[in-house]
Amino acid sequence: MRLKVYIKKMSDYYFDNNRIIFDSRGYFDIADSLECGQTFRYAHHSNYSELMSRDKKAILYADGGRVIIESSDCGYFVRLLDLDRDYAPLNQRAAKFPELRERAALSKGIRLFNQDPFEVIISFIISANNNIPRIKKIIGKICEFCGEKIDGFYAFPTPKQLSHLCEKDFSDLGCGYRSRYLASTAAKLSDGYFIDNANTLAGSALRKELLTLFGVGGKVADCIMLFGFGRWESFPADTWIVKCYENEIGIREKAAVVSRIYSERYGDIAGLCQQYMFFTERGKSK
DNA sequence: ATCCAGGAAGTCG
DNA sequence: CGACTTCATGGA
Repeated sequence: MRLKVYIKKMSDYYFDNNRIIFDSRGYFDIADSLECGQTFRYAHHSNYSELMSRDKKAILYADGGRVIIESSDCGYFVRLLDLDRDYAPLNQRAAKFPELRERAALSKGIRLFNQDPFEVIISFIISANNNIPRIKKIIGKICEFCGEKIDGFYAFPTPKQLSHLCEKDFSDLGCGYRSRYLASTAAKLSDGYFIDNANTLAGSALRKELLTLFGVGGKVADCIMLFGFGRWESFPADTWIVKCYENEIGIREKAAVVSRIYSERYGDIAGLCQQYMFFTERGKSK
């Protein structure tokens, strides 16, 4: 028997035990949200996409203007996909910045996911000086190597599971010189205390704390703040963002400077603006 | 072959 | 401090 619950929120969706259905109104594009660089555990198929997070998996597809999400834990994906937030006013605010007007229109369907901090920390340590297809491949191999096998896929390893890997294990999985960063940080996160405490910290203190992790520098810390801790004031500046700034201003600045300038300019929606910028800039060359 | 990929750590001045 | 070099790996 299916319990059908109608939940009145800014973003209206039907929600039962194994499906979420809602009208996207243009503010949830499945492919764009998966490909904008915030997550690496997804795949596209002819008629649907699949997304994995922790030990959860969902099937996502569009039917006209509706989005349908199937999962054995819909509550988890309501939270992950940020479905209780209305993105229309946020997108409109971003579009008021002249340099973002066109990018905001192209990125309307991007939502920021509320991901697991541990998974984000490990994933973005791997992302350093790496390319996205290879990042996806490495993360997939790590899941296969030590994540729990669920029906048809492998979960992301728990902190405890990952802490059992040594540097050579990571190296054998293709992590390259990041292997010792991963072994060190996995050990430090194994008991969950670091992340529990991190959740209580204000922005600047959290960033400082993240920088103590081996393999986490400024840019990766900003990604972790945004994608893992929901801190929208952070604006990760990578090579693509630095290019955006250079095109806009005509001067090439270091990533840390670019990050500060943009985060101050865009304030509490900086992270969303960053996704718009990254997605459209990277999309140009694909 | 050379360069690049969502950079960070190590070293030197 | 700031600037410069090194670090695996794989695809273009």
